[in-house]
Amino acid sequence: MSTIEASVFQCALLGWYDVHARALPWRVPPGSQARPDPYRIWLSEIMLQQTVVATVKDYFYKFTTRWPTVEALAQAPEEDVFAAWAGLGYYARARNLVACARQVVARGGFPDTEEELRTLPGIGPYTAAAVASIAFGRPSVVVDGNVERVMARLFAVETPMPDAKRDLARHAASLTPVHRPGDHAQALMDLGATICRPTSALCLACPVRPFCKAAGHSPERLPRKRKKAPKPERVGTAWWLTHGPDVLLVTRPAKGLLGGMRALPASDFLTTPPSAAIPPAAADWTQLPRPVSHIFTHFRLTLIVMAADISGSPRPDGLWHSVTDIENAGLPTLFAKAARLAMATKWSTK
DNA sequence: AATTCGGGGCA
DNA sequence: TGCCCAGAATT
Repeated sequence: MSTIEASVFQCALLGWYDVHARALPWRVPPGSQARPDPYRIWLSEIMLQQTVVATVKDYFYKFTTRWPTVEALAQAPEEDVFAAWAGLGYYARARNLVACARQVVARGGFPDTEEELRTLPGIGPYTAAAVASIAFGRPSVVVDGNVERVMARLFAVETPMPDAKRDLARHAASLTPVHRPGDHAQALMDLGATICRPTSALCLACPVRPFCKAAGHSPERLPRKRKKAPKPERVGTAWWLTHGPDVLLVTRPAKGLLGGMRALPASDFLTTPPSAAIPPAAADWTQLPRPVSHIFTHFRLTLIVMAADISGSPRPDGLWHSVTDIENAGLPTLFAKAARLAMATKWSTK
């Protein structure tokens, strides 16, 4: 695409965005005089990593209501942020979120260049470019999954992913303007989300169709991807130990699966069933009639839930949480499922 | 360069 | 059921 064609492309895209931009809680609408708040842009971009807009909205409201500024978030206890993040997934993001907020406050505010943003925890190539572009008006090249899909189709890139990433980024760079770079980036993402969709692309409504090499040539086949290996199966055990009205929780190790999160005591999750998983206490354990099935990024888990009550014995030290308030304990989805199952099952029938 | 990180919605 | 989603950190 020539330089002049790129200019026409940018005008067509921005003109469409001015009319069809999605209204999002963290977004300053096109044409507004208001300046985007770097804190809100950053927070939304972290939440949006591999997470759909619809899921992020509720969490974004919750976080910005409770912690309206990066200073407030920096002062929050890490455990409170983990609990608020529960259910959103990829919990290393929550750990990096707090670390990043504290570094930002320590240095007196968000840096306004892509290079400096890139040094902060949890901010990678995409997020650094997005914040620099959207919050600070820098002409950074913003490449997410939407942009990759749009570029693959615009330029009919037949190389399968992830080998095509370099070419796709180069094409994105060739189209990134100095004028309104943030709106340009958001326009490409909105285009990918609402028009240039993974399946059933709406080419008839596309503002840049005249520039697209794939329009009319089954655009849905791009970008090409290799087949994924099936997820292996793993098995584990979790324990629902009550002492009267309370249930025993643990805090998982800071790193690794569900790192730093509150959880039910649980075994490791292994491909072969553990011969003897060690329960958190000696008790008369009952296995719940059905396990919890859960799918993680790279394996499927069958979680056996064992239950017991030891209200007749002294209560061991530990993190005991009210059973009736368990929904507010900040459990990730796997253990929230297990807790719901335990509460819905009459397991103490002996 | 590959692997490890969650969870939900939808064709 | 498989695929995808405003990816980053680790190995």
